[in-house]
Amino acid sequence: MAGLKQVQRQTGVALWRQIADRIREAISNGAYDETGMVPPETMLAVQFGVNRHTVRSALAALAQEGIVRAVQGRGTLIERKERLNFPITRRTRFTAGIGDQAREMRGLLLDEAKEEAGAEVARWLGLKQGEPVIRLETLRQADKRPVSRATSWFPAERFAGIGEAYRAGESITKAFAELGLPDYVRATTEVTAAHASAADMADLELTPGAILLIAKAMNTDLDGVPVQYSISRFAADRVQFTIEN
Amino acid sequence: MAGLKQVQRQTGVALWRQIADRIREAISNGAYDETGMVPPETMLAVQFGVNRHTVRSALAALAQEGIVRAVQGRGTLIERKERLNFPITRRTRFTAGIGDQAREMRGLLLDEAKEEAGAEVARWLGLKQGEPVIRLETLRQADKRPVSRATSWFPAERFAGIGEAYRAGESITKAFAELGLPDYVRATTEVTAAHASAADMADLELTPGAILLIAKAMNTDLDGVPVQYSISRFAADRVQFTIEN
DNA sequence: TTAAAACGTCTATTGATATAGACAACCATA
DNA sequence: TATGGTTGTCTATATCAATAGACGTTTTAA
Repeated sequence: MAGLKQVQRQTGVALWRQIADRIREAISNGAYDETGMVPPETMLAVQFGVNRHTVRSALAALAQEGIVRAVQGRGTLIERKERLNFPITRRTRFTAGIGDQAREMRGLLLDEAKEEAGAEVARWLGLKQGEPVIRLETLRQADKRPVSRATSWFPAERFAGIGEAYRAGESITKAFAELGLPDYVRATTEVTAAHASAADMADLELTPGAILLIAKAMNTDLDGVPVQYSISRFAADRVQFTIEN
Repeated sequence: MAGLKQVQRQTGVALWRQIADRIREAISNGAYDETGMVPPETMLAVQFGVNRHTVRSALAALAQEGIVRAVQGRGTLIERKERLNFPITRRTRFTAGIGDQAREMRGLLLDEAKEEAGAEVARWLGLKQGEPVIRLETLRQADKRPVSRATSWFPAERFAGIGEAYRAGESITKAFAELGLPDYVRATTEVTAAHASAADMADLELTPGAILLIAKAMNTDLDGVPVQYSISRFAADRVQFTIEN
């Protein structure tokens, strides 16, 4: 297996954090799958060209994240967590898309508000600026593990009561069905990435420096009329998107 | 610890870097569009609850990235840069996709090698492990600004000489055409995000902590036979992906 | 039972971060 | 031209990050 090369020193980011990132990446690449353990601290120190204490700081951070668990006398064990695959297609649905990869899917309604459409929301929903929309703040979990934090807007007139319907069914699909929209399609998805904000870090139980995959999505009914615009922030280390054409 | 901290302190990441990230985000959110300038250093120091020198370190980093430019006596000006939109469709092509958003598109061949297909490459290209493939390491630029760093594999028998063809035409599409494949389609794209490796940081002229959008893509010919598997790493702050269904 | 291997803890030293204060240099404008 | 606002530079101090070395504790296997 290709050895990890020496870290290049980056100003402003502590060495132990850089090394933690490298080890986290190596783990997710399956570099240590054979043993299920991280190499010994002394070996890692040699590989990265740093002091053993620095490696220990890195491993402590990873242990804090729940990625590894150090056992005195044995070594540092990897606590593997799978990356959920999230297919993005014309029929993209969060619950159904992830459903077969986790035992328990939940969608929690954190907040609901009726407000006036801003420029961006109006554009995506095909409304005029200032027209009433309903905004839902939701948190989606797979097996009690937070996966994404979404902000969604809906035309207020057509989907009055969608907050209550979402809270009951814990899914957009069910909420739409409840309100007389049995089917809908994904029209557009824009994907970017960014660092997590403090609020998203808290909701998604992320650690400092965590990355988000951000999907701006627009769903329409079968006539092509926009029914939902949403900005979903996914914990990047827990998901991957798949686009099949 | 005297004074309220508006910035949440993250261990292992220097304060000036956290503040640089916050300012960068505020700029890209258009928070300072009215003036085209960042607020004065003293004001930022108060806002973030840190010393002015710390703010100066943050602004120096942003200046290094080319995001702002400080002018003595006047203030710190924002040098806006657009995010390139990269559509992912069945007909995804890098040069054509970005082409209308930049004046000059370039594709540089960094390295070329003939090797045996590993497990992942073999699976994607529909080959047996160990069958010969050609690997190209490429760097794509828009207006001299590095946009993505890609590693691509091609079946060696069918596409012998693709390295030379790529170097000449600076595009995969042209290289394929040169080798008798006038058209191809994007079959699958997987999108993830991660921190940049040291090598990618260098190639893409990124600064520490930078984020990559990673697209694993498979292209087929019109008969559905895989012709290319690639892992492209995009500088996340320079692009967004659009998936139209 | 013993020894090697591995993680855990402690002390000490050096360089990078962050704060604090003061003042110089420069720009726009009244 | 004078003034207020802004960035640029300097000195000083305290805290954090990283290295270095030594030794303790636990597990595994000989």
